[in-house]
Amino acid sequence: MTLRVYNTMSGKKEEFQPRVPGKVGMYVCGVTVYDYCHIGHARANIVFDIIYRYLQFADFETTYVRNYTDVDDKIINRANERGISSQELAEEFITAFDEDMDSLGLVKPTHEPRATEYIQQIIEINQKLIDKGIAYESSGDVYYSVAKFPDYLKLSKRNMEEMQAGARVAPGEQKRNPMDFALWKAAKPGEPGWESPWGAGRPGWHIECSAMSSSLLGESFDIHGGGRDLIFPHHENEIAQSEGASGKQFVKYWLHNGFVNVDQEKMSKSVGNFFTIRDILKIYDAEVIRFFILSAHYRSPIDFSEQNLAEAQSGLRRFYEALEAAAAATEGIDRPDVSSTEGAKVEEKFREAMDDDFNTALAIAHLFDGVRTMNRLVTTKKFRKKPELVAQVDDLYATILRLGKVLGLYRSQPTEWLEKVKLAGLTKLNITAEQITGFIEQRLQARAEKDFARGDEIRAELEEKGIVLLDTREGTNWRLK
RNA sequence: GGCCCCGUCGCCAAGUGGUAAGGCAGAGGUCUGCAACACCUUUAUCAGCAGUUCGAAUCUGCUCGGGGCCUCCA
Repeated sequence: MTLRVYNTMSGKKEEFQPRVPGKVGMYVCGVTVYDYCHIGHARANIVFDIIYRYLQFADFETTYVRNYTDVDDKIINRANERGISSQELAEEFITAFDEDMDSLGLVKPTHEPRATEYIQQIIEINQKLIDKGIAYESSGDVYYSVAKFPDYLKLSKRNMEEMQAGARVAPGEQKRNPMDFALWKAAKPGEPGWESPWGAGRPGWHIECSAMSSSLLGESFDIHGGGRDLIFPHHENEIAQSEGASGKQFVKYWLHNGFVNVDQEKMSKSVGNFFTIRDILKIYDAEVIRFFILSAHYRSPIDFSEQNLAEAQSGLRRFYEALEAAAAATEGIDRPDVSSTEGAKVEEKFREAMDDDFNTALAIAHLFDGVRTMNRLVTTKKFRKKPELVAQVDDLYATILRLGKVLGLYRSQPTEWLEKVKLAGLTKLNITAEQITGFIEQRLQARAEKDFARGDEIRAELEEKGIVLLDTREGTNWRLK
């Protein structure tokens, strides 16, 4: 089975064949660093984190570039509001971004370039486009003439006439055509600027990605990703710039992730349903968020809600409980030399799902099947005396962890994770862990005295508070209802 | 107005021509002093209508409903 990916350009799933066999160049639009990242950024970055991991898992030597756009109107405005320099502001939010991505458990891309490190290359592309007659200078600004690029709008599949009806020219812009967009903006007093053939100025939005991608991956590369909302104008303009300058196909496969809604509504600052990653992480475990995001296909919209997060937590808990149980059940057993094919079966299904446009929801379903098989084996009578079953559990255990790693899941020690989530859930209830321990001791005492009525009473009282007691060979434990 | 997407069990969510995965919740059962976990069993004909086809959730058309982009946005 070969990997197939949905290409926004063709609107179809296509067989993935990198330009150079076995090697992949992938560029994903990062963030403009002027504010904290929200759950939508979390999704986009987690999705491409998984794509990157899976490409490597599938033996593609992958170069992954994710940029920081650290010069932009929004940054300048925000910095002015706060009375600090754009650079200081950008630095602050680059640090915040790194912290957030780290908390979410993302692997580092191969390169994380910043727009301001590529000013020279940006100027070169500008010059090339001007030399080719595709771009023009106008009182210190440089604009891209969309009429000179026949393929314009091929990605977003729009039509020029319609677009022009809605296009606006901002005050002060010297465009020949309202659809033209800025490649370079002359610096106004107090704005950051770099010397250029057109005077001091700064890059427009879009051009930085053309510069960074071509510098690090070449003029043509395999995968370009980002959120759906970037299709127009951002990616459309990148194509115009890059293909206009190079005359070559810019990107082979365009991948776009779907949005995150909040309680069925579009997330927006005006509605007030806007959640930053750091706020969410105060309430939910990072891995629960990842599990939630991967429980839907990356192109579908996903609804961020308390119920959906709670379900994600239940699902993830099922994995950790199974892993914990399997480890406990096989502890201290001598491992005879018996082979197992259980793991290979799960892996085959997993690969099949992931090969179909990174279908993480289906891939997780197959891992759940592995969990059920593992639980069934572990609870088989005289399990520990049946080497072939022990071998199968060992195999499944290792396979689930190994495949989970491709999704960035099951990174924690099961016992620690379960304990952490349990204690975190406790803060919502009106009881402390110490109080629960106290009740458990009372109940133990009652049971020792064969006072089962009192014991059950304590169980009922705790259950009312949302605590369930678990009697095991090792003693009594508790969990959240 | 233009372009695009979606509508699958109570909830979440796979499934793009061959007869409906998985999770959560629910019901019954095994296990347990009780309980929980786990395991077993059980719950849908796919918004509606009309077509194409031997055969459709999957293709076409229409209707209804929801959403996105077209200005900054993952």
